[in-house]
Amino acid sequence: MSLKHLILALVATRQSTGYEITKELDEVAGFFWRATHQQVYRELGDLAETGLLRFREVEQNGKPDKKVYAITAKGRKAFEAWFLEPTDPPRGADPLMIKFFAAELVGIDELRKQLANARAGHEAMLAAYEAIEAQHYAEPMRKMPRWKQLIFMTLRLGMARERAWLEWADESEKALRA
Amino acid sequence: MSLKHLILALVATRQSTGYEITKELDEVAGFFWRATHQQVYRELGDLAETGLLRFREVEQNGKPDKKVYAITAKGRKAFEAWFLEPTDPPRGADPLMIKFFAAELVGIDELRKQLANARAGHEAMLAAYEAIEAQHYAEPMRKMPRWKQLIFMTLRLGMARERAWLEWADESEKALRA
DNA sequence: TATAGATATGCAACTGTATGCATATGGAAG
DNA sequence: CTTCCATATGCATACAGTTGCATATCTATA
Repeated sequence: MSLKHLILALVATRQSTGYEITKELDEVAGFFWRATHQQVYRELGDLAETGLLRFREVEQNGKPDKKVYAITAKGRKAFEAWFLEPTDPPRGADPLMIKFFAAELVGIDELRKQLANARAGHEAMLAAYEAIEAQHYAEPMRKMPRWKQLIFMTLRLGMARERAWLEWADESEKALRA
Repeated sequence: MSLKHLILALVATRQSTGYEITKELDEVAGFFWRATHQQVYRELGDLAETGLLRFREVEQNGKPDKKVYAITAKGRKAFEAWFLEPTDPPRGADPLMIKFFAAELVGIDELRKQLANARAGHEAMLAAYEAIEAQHYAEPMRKMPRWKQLIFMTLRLGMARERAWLEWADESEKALRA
């Protein structure tokens, strides 16, 4: 139940609407977590129903009305309790590995094509991360405020992952050529 | 729908039972894919119902009876079609990153503890992979038969992932000490 | 003879994620 | 004046994965 807690954290930092949360998640999308607006609105509903968040409806002119969510004392407590729990490890399941496992049934040539396509995807991902780094995290880490350091570290993990994948792909392509 | 296709691949390589498939998945567990026996039996049922697998019941003495599954022509075709499709990229979501994102709400000390715990988990995972490598993949890759090379490559990806994570953790621990 | 463990199979309920569909306001551009 | 885009919210369905529970055979060990 991680998305619930991510939303809780976002709202704890700054009260906001489903729309805003969705956009914030889109911006950290990929290097960290993904969620659709449908998911976000549903979790907000659940969170409000269980008393971890509360909301007020705000009328706007020039734009549709909105619901602004804020965290409750109960919500803050629940988040802290979750934070202190042991974190379950990510299950790094890559469907491409199934194709490796089964490649001889279809042919190594086809596997090579699959690997090349996957490589393109990972290269694009890494390029996107590097662009974000160049735009927003160019200054040395020790000069950033803590909150920015922390988000930068999540980006760094994304980059480390992609670089490791690409190195593995080099090694594998070489072995498959033989 | 990757588990379905992994099972299809396993059965295509060698006809087998739910029990055997579960054990095979347990052995490659972690560095590749995870599934419970309940999941396996359910997928086998679905696969047989849609005609991608067929099974015969085999009576045993000294052991409970079993169902041996084999792939059908339709199953083989479905698998090949899936193989040729573009692979969707793994969604690398790590719940620990949520704790990074939200660490200032709870305290950097608690984050450090979380990071240390997660590190222990990843170190154990890497050690397990390295043990498998030493036991089963000690010979040079070019001397292995193709099928073994391919499985070894999936193990190598698991190791690359863990090593990248640990390097990232070093970097992050250093930054958090400052 | 009781009990634990390996072999063998499965249902039911729940949680989490993904996908498709639906609606509404108001500004900007063609 | 129509269509597109940003803003704003949500339901319903399906699929995938997790957890708890249940059953049965036979061997080996205490």
